[in-house]
Amino acid sequence: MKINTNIRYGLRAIIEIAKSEKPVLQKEIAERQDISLNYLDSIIAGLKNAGLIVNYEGKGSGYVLAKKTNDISVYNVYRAFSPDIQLVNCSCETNECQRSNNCPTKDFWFELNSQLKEIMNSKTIEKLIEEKLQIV
Amino acid sequence: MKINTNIRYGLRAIIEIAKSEKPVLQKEIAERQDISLNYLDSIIAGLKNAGLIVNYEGKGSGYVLAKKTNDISVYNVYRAFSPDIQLVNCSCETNECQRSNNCPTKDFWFELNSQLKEIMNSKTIEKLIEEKLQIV
DNA sequence: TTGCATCCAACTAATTCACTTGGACTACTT
DNA sequence: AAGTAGTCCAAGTGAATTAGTTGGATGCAA
Repeated sequence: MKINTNIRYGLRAIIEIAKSEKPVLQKEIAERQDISLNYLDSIIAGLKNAGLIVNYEGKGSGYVLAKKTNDISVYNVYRAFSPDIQLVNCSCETNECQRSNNCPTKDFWFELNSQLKEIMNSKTIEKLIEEKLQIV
Repeated sequence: MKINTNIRYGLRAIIEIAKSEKPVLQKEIAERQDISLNYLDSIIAGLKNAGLIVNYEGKGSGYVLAKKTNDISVYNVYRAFSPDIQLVNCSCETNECQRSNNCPTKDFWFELNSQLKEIMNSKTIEKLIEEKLQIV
């Protein structure tokens, strides 16, 4: 049970963009966050394809957020790199378990699933940044 | 982000034991839950080492719970097979991240961590069984 | 036209997962 | 005493996933 690198880096990258007043270059994110420039390629691509950031072209180019910081949740970032959270495989369309109907564990896993999703969904980039500022 | 097989099977096995009025053989669990008898070896060993089940020896032998069903939580089962939940590796003793102090994501991952733990901890085997009975 | 910066596909080494194999031990049965 | 059923335990394995790297194509700008 781990959060993978795509999601961790993706979150850090989008916060880096959110905190900057001007468009940010991939190179700058890589340097400030100490992530390999090349590896960041796929992270940026994920965030971009998910419609969370856009590429500002022309002079002073770089990446900016596509939405407001309180319209982007951790779950949005998660979804930029992974399919919908599914802690267990039983009972999805493609892989239904035969004992699904009288399995006492299935309901719990599903519950846990949706609580996780709920927590991630309610935490926005705005909150992440604000909470950190308050502590420092 | 998946719940692994040890934990899923372990939970099913312990419920199987909990629901039985007499001691249960490993073989019976394997059959009822459709889990490979050999693979179940390590699952049973995990539950046993964690002190959740005991081996009833002699005639009519088999496994029984070591505690009451409301004293065993999903988290106990989780811990029988995995170290403490750690969704991200930053800032554990062995692997502290340099940017830990001003990282806006760290606190969130830790929060998520402890919420997960809390949810698993508060769900007991007793509740799992009861909730299922009510539905059926 | 040279150089950034982004875009994109393929490769890889290391690790993890979900088992299987095979054998040792122990208690009970006959 | 021998056989067997059940448990215990270590090692092996094939497939999948992870966390990257490599190398090049494309497109804009000085």
